[in-house]
Amino acid sequence: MTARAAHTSHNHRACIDDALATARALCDERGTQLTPLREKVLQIVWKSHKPVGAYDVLDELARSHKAARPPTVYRALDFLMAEGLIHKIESLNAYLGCIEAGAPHTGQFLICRNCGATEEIVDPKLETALEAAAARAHFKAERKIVEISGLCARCIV
Amino acid sequence: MTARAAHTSHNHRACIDDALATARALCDERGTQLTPLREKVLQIVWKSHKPVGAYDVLDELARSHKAARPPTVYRALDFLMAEGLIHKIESLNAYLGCIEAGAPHTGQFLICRNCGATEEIVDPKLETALEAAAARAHFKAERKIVEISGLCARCIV
DNA sequence: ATGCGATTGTTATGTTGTATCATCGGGCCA
DNA sequence: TGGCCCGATGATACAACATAACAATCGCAT
Repeated sequence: MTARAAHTSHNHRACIDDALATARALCDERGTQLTPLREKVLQIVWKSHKPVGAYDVLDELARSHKAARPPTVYRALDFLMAEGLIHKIESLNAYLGCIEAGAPHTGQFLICRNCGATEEIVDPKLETALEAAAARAHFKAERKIVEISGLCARCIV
Repeated sequence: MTARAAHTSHNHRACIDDALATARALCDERGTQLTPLREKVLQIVWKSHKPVGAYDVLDELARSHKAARPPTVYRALDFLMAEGLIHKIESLNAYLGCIEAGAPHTGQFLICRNCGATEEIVDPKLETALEAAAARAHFKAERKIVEISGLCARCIV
């Protein structure tokens, strides 16, 4: 799938379909189980380019899956994160579909405080700067969280 | 006050005293009220170089202040953040004393997953990389969160 | 058929954070 | 001096986010 700015208009249906197809291919290749439940949760997270809370996922999931409870959702989210199919946005306690599933990475995010749209970027220079900063402090970096909030291009007056 | 690696041994008593003195000076200068309650909360947050949860602050505060309730603590934490005296570590839902109080900045943090010690760094190159990444996406950055978790120098075998 | 591991169901609870209204206390001014 | 305003704190309740612990189910290899 191709990276795409969250704010650009696009056929989001295709966007979701791409994500699901990529997910199915990846899990098949890895021998992990993208069950119908997990796929449904992935689809719900992908409904928009805005991070979605676990309980919003639960509400949506419950429409078609009455047995859904918080652990149902959190387990699915955990699986999807472990497979690199979604990211957690720590500053929002919310989850977002990953645009580069398959290429292991820790995401870098631009979060619009006005419209909520959140764009995942992959910036090698930023990545290098993060590594360098850690190295200078003799720190072994494992997970690198970058969440920049502000105004997206569409929301700047 | 001088920046200091979280893992280095030092006279932490002096470390706290410095932080409190700086805080008092800053609030005095700004005409904001560092009340006894707020100062006590700041002191509790500074008890170590590990981020501390709001409810841990509450437990500690309640020892000397029986009326303490969650809003008591959250209001104090909000004030201290607004004054730039503490930071919130989003990935831990916890709070940490700021080592550069007075110089407005969004912190960058190295969080040891083994010992919990968290070092605040101020890295101009990283700052530049963050700005550049946002600019490339035509994004107006306001708050920049960087939280790197891994192993600190002392915890690397 | 049986036992094993992975997935999901189910109930309960733990953790983090806010909304709302009441009360207190100091400064200000008529 | 008395009343008023406002920022800080008290107090109660609740909302939002997340996990513990155990039961049930199901495919599959032995």
